[in-house]
Parts: sequence; C-alpha cells; structure tokens
Amino acid sequence: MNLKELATKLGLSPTTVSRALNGYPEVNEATRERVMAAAKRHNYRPNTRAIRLATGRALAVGHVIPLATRHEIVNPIFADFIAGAGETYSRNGYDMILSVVPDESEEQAYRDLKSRGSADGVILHAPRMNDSRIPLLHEIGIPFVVHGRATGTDLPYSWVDVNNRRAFQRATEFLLDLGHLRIGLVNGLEFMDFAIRRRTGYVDALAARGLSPDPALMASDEMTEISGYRAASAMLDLPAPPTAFLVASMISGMGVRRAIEERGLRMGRDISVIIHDDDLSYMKNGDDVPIFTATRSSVRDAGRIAADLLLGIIANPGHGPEHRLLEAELIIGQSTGPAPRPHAPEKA
Amino acid sequence: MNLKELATKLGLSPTTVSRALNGYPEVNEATRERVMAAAKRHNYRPNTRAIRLATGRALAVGHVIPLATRHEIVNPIFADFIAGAGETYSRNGYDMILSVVPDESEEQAYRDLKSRGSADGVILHAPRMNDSRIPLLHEIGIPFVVHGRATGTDLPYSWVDVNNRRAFQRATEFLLDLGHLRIGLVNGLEFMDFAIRRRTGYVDALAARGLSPDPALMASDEMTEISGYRAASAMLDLPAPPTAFLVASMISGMGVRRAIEERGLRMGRDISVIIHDDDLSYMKNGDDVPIFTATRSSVRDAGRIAADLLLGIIANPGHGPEHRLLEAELIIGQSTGPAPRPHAPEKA
DNA sequence: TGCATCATCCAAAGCGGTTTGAGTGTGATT
DNA sequence: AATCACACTCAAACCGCTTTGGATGATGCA
Repeated sequence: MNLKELATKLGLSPTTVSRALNGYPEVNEATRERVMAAAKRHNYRPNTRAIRLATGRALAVGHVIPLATRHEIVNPIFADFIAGAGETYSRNGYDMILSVVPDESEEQAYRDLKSRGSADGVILHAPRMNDSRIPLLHEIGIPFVVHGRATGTDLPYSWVDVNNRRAFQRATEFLLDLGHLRIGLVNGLEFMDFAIRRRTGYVDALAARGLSPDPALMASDEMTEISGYRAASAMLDLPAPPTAFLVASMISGMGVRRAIEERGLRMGRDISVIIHDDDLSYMKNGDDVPIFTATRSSVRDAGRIAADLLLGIIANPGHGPEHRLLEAELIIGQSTGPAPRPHAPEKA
Repeated sequence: MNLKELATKLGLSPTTVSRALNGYPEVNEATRERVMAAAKRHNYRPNTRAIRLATGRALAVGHVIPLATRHEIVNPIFADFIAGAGETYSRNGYDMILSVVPDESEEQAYRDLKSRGSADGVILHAPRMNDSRIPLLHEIGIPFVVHGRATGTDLPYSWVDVNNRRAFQRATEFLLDLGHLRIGLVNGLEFMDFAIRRRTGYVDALAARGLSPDPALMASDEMTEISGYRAASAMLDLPAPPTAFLVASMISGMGVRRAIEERGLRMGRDISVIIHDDDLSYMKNGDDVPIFTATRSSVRDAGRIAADLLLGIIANPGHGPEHRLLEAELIIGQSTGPAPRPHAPEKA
C-alpha cells in the first residue's frame, strides 16, 4: 500500500493525502480525518526510502566504530551509551546507523556517510588529545557531537562530557581526608582525553595538600580486569605500598580488588578503593549498599543528551556549538575507610 | 556531484555512466575507463538514498533492541556480537541499523522495519523458549537469522548458535573426572533458551554418572557480578557446600570468585570454577595462562557468521533455512583442580 | 550488395514520496 | 453584480539513481 494507491482509494490526489498526513494547514479537517482513518485502516506507512530521497534528509545518525588492534571502543561503556542515544533517536523517528570499520578506514567512513548521504549527523566517540577527527568533520561539513572533549583542538564543536577532573579531584580529597597519603591511580589510557583530565584532578588534589605525585603510584592502561589486577599488584608489592586506590572503571576495580584480596588484605578495611562508575545496566555497583565507593555518572544519560543535542543541531544548523558538562556524584560504598594507623616505631 | 552532472561533463548519458560504474557488459571498455577515471577525479559517490529507492532495496540490516525493565540485551555480549556482524556488513556495503525501542513496542519495530522499507533483513537476539518473535517475523515476511535457538517453535528458521548443551556437559564431566561430586550451577535466566540448554548439559552429565541434581545447587539469574556473588555465597553456606562451580559468564564468575575468597578459600585449590567465556575483547580471560578454566566460544565470530548467513539469505531468498552450530572449546586455566579429599572420619 | 548480428549508447519511464504553482468554488465586500 | 480573498484541491515537476526498450552504426556472412 503506497501513497498513490491510498489516494486513488480515497478519490483524492497524492498531494492532498500527503499533506493531510503530514499536518499541513491547507487541508480541510474533514478530509484530513478521512485520510487519517483510511491510512490507519489500510495500515499505510510511508516508504522511508522515498521520503529520504524526496526531502534530501537521511533521517539517520551515524556512529563510526573503528576496529583497532586494541579494541577500545567496543566496550561496555559504548553499549550503554548507544542504548541511551538510541532511545532518543527512535522517539524522534531517526535511525541509528553503526559503521564498524577497520581502523585505517575510519576517515573514509565519515566521508562516505556524508557524500553518499546516509546520515544527517554523527556522534564522535572516545576523543583523544588533538583528535584529528574534529578538523576532519569540520572539513566534511557534517553536524556532529563529541562524547567527551578533545584538549588541543581550537575549533569549536559541541560536546557532552562528565567533569572528569572535578570527579577525580573530589575522590582524591575524600581519600586524603580519610588520612590516606599514598594513593595509587589506576587510570585508563592516557592518550584518551578523559584519562588526562582524571589524572589532572588527582594531581591537583594532591598538590593542594602539598603532596607531589609518585610516578610509581600512577598506572595507565586499558580498563580491563587484568590490567587493573596487574597495576594494583605491582603497587602493592612496592616497599611503600599505597593505602588506597583510585580506579578508572568498575571492571578494573574488580581486578584491583582481586589483587588486594589475594594478598590477604581486605578492601575497605586495609585498603580503600574508589572507582568511577558509569552506572552500566548490567554491571551495577551493588543494589542497596554500593560495593565500591564511586564517582558515578550515567553514560546512558550521556547518550540521551548527546543525541538530543545532535538532533537539535541538525534541525537548526545555525545554532552555535552547545555543551553539557555533567557532574559525577560521589557515592559512598563499602570500599573506603580511614587509613590504617602507620606502624609507629616501637619505643622501649 | 551527481550522476547527471558527471554524465554531462563526460558527454555521455546517465544510463551509460551508471552502467559503466556498475560493471554492466554493454559498455565499451575504453568508455568505462574514461568514466571510472572521471568518477574518481571528481570524487563521485552515488547517492545511497537514490539507489535504495530505485532498486527497492534498503541495503541495511536491522537489529532491534528492546529496552526492558530488565536490561538483558544491552550487555557486553551484545556489543561484541554487533562488532562482529558490523564488520561483515560494511565489507558488503550494507548498513547496520539499531532500533532501541521500549519493550512493549518491539513488535511494532519489526513491522515498521519491513513496511517502511528500511531494512532488508534482521537479526533476532536473545531468543527465549517459544519465542513469539519467530512466528511474527515469518508473518511479516522479512528475512532473518536468530542468534541462538528457540526451543518450542516448529517453524523453520536460520540460526547460529553455540552447542551450549555439549559445552556444559563436557565441563561437568571434566569436574566429575576431577572428583567433584557437588557442583553448583550458576546459570543465566532460565527462560532464555541458551540457559536451558546449559542446564540440560549439566544435568545429563550428572545423570550419566548416576548422580541426581540437587536443586539447592542450581541458581538462575541475570549474569551480573552481584548475582554470581549471591548465588555462590548461598551455596557455600549450605551444610554440604559444593566443591566446584559451573558459571554462565565471565562476569558472574567474578562474583563467584569473590564469594569464594571472602570465605578464606582459594579458587582452583579449595573450590574449582569453570565459566563460559564469550571471548569478549575487553574482558579477556587472562593473556597467557587463562585465569578461569572455561568453555570458550567467540561471540564476535558468531556475529560475523550470523551476518554472513543473513546477507546470503537476502541475496538468495529461495534458499532454505541455514544453521551453524559452533562448538565451544574447553580451555584449562588456573581455576580448576582435583576435589579436596573429604574429611575422613578420624578413627582412634 | 543485402540483411542479420552485434556492440554501444541513449531517451524515457519508473521508484514513492514532497513541493511548487495553479486552478477551482465559496462567501464576503463594495 | 462584479470583485476579491480565502479555503481547498490538484497536476506536474522533482529528488538521483536504475532499468527497459529502442536506436545507431559497424561488422559478418551469404
């Protein structure tokens, strides 16, 4: 059932039927209702392909996922972000198209999205420092929103980000207030923008108390269980081990916990741990009482917001870049406690 | 730059240019090369929207993701599956479109995909017993491939699945061979087809040794860290606790390990654990030596295969349903060992 | 030489919608 | 009664490509 058939059945022209269905004013209300009813009765759905061609809009948003040798993007955080963004898209009649491409053809993927007209805009994931994709998207001339920020770029762009610096600064202060002086940082890869900001927050908080960061207490790697385990193990085996850890994700946090418990120590009593919690749907940080003390910010919400921004920009290309800085909450769980009393040299 | 402009520039008709670019035989080789060169020079990309309308094909595959109150699908397994399928799609010039919809409009989402013509086929995720979506997709008349199977449906359909029964049967036998007699099953939700098959494998292996399953040693829940922890904790606190666990996923496995270590026991020595490992890119089960003994099957490969099957069916609608049953490998890690000797009653 | 064959190329008709530019009939205005 | 604005409706062009059904000239063969 297409428009023409429906029009014939109604004894109207396609023009009128199209206008009636799309809410244009120059159609008699009685006619409109008749058309609407017939459309529903015959279960008419306009063909998306035709609409796209006729209107010159793709009605779709692209997400490009490079498949690197190091699979950083296809990760749990990504899945939840997508879920959030997807909600917004389908509510607004947009499709979400995912392009999974080999690392080296990422640039071409963006160009194709534009020149072949299959997306009206894109979301840029996992920005790095001086990310070359931002100038690229500017050059291509396609609306985009960045999930995160890219230090080093002077071009304007829209973004949604968590205040990573502040979150890690607060977490560090919290640990310092508990008396912890040696705090291990188990960070993400530090060519990623968010990881740099987190480290900055950590370093700043230390500096504010007159402490200088110990390179031996700062690790940076992918956020996997294994790498969390390794980083924490190495630090715990130092002559002067940390009494607390600041960890970039829930998953690395599990590795850190394993390293702690493997040494017969107890998390929350002997060693404190704060993680960053993206509030993933299938990786809840406890139900009632959080297991980990955490800086929490829902990445799914970030997805929703990023999608909203992007659709806004697509509908209204004139608008200048927009930003949303989300604050993470610091939630207190069972993994933190006062620093253990230092072994005072026993005096006779 | 569109086809007409390019044709004008070449002094040819759009027909000929189109044919030259698409490799049709009725075009002079010299002309074809001239056209190809010009297309490259002017960086011409045919407009996808027009191709789709003209050919009546969507050149896209849909994945519908219901956003339930219980977010089962937006999970790490899904992300890796998508990555695998996405590779295949982009290699073949297809788009992947993700529809994230509220639980209750899942059916409508499939209908729309078909009637609005935005996908040539779909992949069905996370099938349950007697899954109603299979008859639905048959009725709609859209090609589809199921990731998994749906016990209880007598309609024919194409699928890709891991031999879950055999995998868990072998894992159980392996534990039995090590002398374990009480084996806890920490399963996924048992309205999911894969979970039922896994339990069957477990029960069958026990039965083959004349053992009958103890309901207190069988848990079924979402595959999260917490639920793994809870299930294992409960079982370990039984008067007759298990000496081994069979666990549905890496993530639940971490919870199980936590429960074990929290009780001062050591995984691999005091308690054996076998997990099912989907070989997720960011959740590696150890690099050199696997942490967990596991039944392993790459869900990313499954995604590739499912996509291949689907594109085949789309290109060749006549073909009957196709199946791929993947065998999981049993890999030996550090989490299993012989059952501890039972405390023999001490005789004087 | 005459005619069928073949290799090339093109005009035009779709695909299924949207949108422009007119054309009606009606009631109000003067 | 003539004029005009207004409310509706429609025919046709258009979006950018594919594909059908010729057309043209060169070639092959008798």
